[in-house]
Amino acid sequence: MQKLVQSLKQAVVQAQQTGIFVSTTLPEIVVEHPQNPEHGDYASNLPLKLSRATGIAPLVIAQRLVELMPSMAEVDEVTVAPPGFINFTLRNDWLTEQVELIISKGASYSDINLGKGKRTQLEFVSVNPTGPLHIGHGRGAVIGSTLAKVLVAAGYSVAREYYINDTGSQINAFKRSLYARYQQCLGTAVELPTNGYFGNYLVDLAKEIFREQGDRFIKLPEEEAIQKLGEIGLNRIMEGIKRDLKLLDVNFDVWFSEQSLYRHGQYEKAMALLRDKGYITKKENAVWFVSTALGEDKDNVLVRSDGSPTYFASDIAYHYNKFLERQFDKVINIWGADHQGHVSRMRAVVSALGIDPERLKVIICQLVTLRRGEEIIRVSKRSGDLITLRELMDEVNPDICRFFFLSRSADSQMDFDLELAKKQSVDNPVYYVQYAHARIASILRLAREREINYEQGDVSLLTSEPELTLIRKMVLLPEIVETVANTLEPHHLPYYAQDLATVFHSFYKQCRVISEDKALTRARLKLVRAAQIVLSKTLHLMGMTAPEQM
RNA sequence: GUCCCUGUAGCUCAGUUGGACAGAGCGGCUGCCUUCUAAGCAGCAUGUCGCGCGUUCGAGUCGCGCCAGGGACGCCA
Repeated sequence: MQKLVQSLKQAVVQAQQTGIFVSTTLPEIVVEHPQNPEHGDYASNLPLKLSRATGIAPLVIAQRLVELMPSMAEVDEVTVAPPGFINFTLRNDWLTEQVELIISKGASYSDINLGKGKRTQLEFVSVNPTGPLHIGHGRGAVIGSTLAKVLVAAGYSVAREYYINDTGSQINAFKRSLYARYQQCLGTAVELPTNGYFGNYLVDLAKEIFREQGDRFIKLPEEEAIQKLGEIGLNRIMEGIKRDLKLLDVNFDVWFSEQSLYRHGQYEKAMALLRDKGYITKKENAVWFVSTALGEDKDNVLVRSDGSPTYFASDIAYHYNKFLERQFDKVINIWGADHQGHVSRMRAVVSALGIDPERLKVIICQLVTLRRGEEIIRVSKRSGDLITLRELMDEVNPDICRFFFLSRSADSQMDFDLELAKKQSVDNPVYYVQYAHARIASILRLAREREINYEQGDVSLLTSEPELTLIRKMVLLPEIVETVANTLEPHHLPYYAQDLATVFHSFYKQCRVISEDKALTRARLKLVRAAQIVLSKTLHLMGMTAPEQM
């Protein structure tokens, strides 16, 4: 695709130099896949764009450009189509050579060097350790972990990070709630704090700790007991979160503690920097960040009148650490819809710290509404009335969860219908895709049993329409990787996976692989092996398994 | 009141950054298993792309204004 762009560019420049049409600023050259296969593999609307600037009829421009374009090994036919498109068709022998290429690259096929090793930090999930993960968190977790895999494939160096909010008022409320539940275990009638956590998981947690450690915390001074018990509780919750993430195949390189920002001085340094630059003011007994100086609606509190720093202040220190200490080229944060208001604030801070805000990307994941058929299940952590990610995975396997979460763009709210997810366990796009892989594995198994060596298979025998259609789809994966890495939208992957499975199933029906024709068998086995590589790579990028049999 | 996201087939959603006749899965209806997995294949039906203006050779896509749903506007995180 890049080659086509280059070659078109060359043709335009030459046309301008030879005076066929006047020099104009070059419009962005777009090469895309036409919807209609009759229009070739690639198409460009460049003549239409140039027509406006030059006043020459698009078809004339198209014809001239085609004449001026250097011929390319990949391209068979270049045609001009009204109202002014240039269509390109790939050569069959170039396509079949790709089969060899894919086999020789193996699992590294579709790895590209878009990122050029740029250091990228990807922060996601980062749920407060005050309760178990619920379904909405699963969405961010799956999107984030998939993005990490794709960015790595696209040549970025990626650090996956979970920011643990292990200090602040919510944590305090958690500790006090746990202490109250613990006292209740001993039969003391105490109320939970009004801003406390009412979920049943805290009752269970208190009982668990009581079972293991007895009543020893009750004998401590209250404040000490709250802190000690609280630390144990936080660790337990965190362990649970890590377990759940692991089940979903979500892994992290760094678990970053909010507390550490205060112990290691980032907080002080970040505040000093902002103060030096004049972005900090004191009013009403509190310390404020002057967001309004950067075009925001209102200023934001950094240090409360009681002297405690806000979450916002912590996050500033954290981003100071990300950009100025650890020197990441690019920082991506995946946040829930409830953090939407936080985005422009953080942008303002980043530029206040003297960093190009373009280096900070924030992906906002819209809410997940959980349903069982008609019944809508409200997700509220405080009341404890929630469906945990764990419960979801007890009912629906991780591959289905991942595929389902990935299939919708982060921008749109999604319904997760538990009933449907379970009912569709058979008629399910996940199985449709995995089944294609299992079929391939089955063919290759049979080839092994019959000891068919296809290393010397001649791919030029692959000339039929189903074979070429399959290859055409296979060679798109590198472009998909590029698109996902550029747009940070992993939802293109499941759609590609389905398309690929479709063309494979269709090929499978029409083309018998292992047959009497020895030469064709060897060629098709190569094709099937390459298809397996591409399909399995696609599944792995999504964090899904590629089953050998089903 | 201000800001953000969404509105496309009966349902759930894509639509490659403005292109060629608007797509997929599920659901519905027809056919297809003596040969590598029928969790499959081939085909049929279904649309005022929320509404209205505008920009453009060309709009589901861009701009403005409405309507509807969700979210955010804390010295919570």
